[in-house]
Amino acid sequence: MSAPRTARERARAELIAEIKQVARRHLAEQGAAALSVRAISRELGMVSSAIYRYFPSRDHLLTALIIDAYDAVGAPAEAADAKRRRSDFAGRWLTAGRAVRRWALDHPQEYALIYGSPIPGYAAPEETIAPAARVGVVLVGVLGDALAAGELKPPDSAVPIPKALGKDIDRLRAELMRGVSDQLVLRAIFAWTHLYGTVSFELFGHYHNVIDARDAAFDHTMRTLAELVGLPA
Amino acid sequence: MSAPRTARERARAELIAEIKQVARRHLAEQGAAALSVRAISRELGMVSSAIYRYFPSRDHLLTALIIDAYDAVGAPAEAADAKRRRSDFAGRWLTAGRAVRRWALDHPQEYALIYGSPIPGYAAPEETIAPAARVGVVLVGVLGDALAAGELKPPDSAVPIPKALGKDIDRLRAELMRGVSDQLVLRAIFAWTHLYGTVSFELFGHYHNVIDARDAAFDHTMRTLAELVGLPA
DNA sequence: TGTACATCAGTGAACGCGCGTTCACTGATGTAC
DNA sequence: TGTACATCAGTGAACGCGCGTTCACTGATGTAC
Repeated sequence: MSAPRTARERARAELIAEIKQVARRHLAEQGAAALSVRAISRELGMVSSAIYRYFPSRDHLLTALIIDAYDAVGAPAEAADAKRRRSDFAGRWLTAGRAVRRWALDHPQEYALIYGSPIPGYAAPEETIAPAARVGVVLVGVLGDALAAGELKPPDSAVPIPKALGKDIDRLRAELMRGVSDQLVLRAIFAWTHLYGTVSFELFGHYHNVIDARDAAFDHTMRTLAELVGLPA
Repeated sequence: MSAPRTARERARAELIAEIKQVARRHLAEQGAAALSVRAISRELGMVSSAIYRYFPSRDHLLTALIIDAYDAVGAPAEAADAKRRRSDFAGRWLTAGRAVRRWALDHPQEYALIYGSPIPGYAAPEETIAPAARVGVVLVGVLGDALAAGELKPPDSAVPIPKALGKDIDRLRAELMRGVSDQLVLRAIFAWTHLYGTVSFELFGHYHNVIDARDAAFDHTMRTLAELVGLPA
């Protein structure tokens, strides 16, 4: 992605950014279902058909927003992780989780766009895969570093690992968790699932009348997950 | 709720059921956002305004569908639990979880309606609270029975419980987990959160390219959760 | 058992509104020589 | 540096469609005496 050269190219890049920005605001106010090309164009003082110079369809615009959202939650998680001392594994884990939750609370509709109900009739294209993985990569990075430092104590569990999971475990290990035990691969997925599970529950209202002390509960959850994957306290 | 008497009352009850049935089908095909009073009336061969004899607005219809959905997932969870020997705590736990997942896979849009993104502009009324609790009650019931039987070993964890959570824990204990330790109250919420977290991840596509052996993974997850709350294997 | 009145279901027209996308066109910007 | 042509941004009209909700009305069902 080189810097834009001509005035036209610069204007184009700016307008794409503006369209997405307005779209994100509408998203925040009304949700994805109500996102309308015409409403966006109206706000930008353009005719609705002009948007089609920038996004060939509403779905392409949605895809752009989805990718941006994955990046928008991935970046602060990476940044939070990067700020901690490399050997402070528990701290990196906790702070990355907090960054995800913080972003989700600040951008509920964007969060819902990527972790809520799928949009009927919309199929996420391949381009969304890489940005979607960023947070997972951070979490796994902490685990990998702790393992390399010899500070990861393997979780002990009497629950047998089903043979049917062998292929999945092997693939995940090859892709992003080299040298990690079967048990730990599963626990990593468990923790990843739980992080979004608890953020979604909080955001979607299921902790209403259940948990009031949300911050404390979240931290406790992240620490529990850290313990469950064998990170040192 | 006594049996309807007059022909009119019977017809009314039937038509309410028919409207909801068609609505559920539209929901399944298009999602909640696309649920349309006019489309439903069209399919029933009525004029759109006729629906308003039965539901005063689209939102009231949605509320009815939400309540039905909570009941529809709660009932099989209760039934699954009831089928097992009372002292088979691990079996009851697993089978109740499976019932939730099965229903979710069979009714993805209804699941999304209650556990997916909130519908912008729609506020769930109080009537949805009780049915929403049914599955939780089943899970907590298993824990309670195991505790009463002296077969629940308290989860050991070095993670300190934040003081800020005291009130929440006390309230939950008073409401539905009498005699249970702080630690276990938190673990129960943890398990409840995780159950829906993993079902949502599976249903909303986040296990794509991550887990193929979905059935095995789910069972393993439920067994892991059972272990984490201290149920005997 | 029959009659008078009240209740209710369903109709059809209307209000006021919104949407995504296509297409021929104008005028400005950029490129090649 | 100037000219000719190609590219692109934005317009405005149109297509074809959908929506939730209200309201006065007709005709059928139910109730009280």
